[in-house]
Amino acid sequence: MANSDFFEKVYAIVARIPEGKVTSYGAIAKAIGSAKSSRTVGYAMNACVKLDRDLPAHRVVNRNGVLTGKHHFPGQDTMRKLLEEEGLNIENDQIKNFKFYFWEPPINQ
DNA sequence: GACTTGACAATCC
DNA sequence: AGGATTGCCAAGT
Repeated sequence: MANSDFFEKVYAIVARIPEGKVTSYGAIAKAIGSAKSSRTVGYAMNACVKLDRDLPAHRVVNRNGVLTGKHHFPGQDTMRKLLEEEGLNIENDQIKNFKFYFWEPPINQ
């Protein structure tokens, strides 16, 4: 408990997101065990940037597949660019075929 | 130390 | 169908 277990779990899952795949805050929260703490997941992402973590936060979007947090990246189009580089198609800040690219985090960890 | 905010999501009118 | 409310957890004010 040096750091909140919540954050650690979030980071552990985000770090395991395969390249070219995406997941949602809610899915991560659910995998952790607190499906309703999706807000905190987002907060963890914001914190992860400040902590200089090497997490693919750009692979985490809201449940609609919308790049809600793109504004938090260094450059408003950084998130979209990163995702496109991984083979995803973004339209109007929303991931196309989101369902197809969706990656379900490991529930038991 | 209490209140507000925040990269969300599910539920209730 | 869509706006409003609640839940959850951490950090900032």
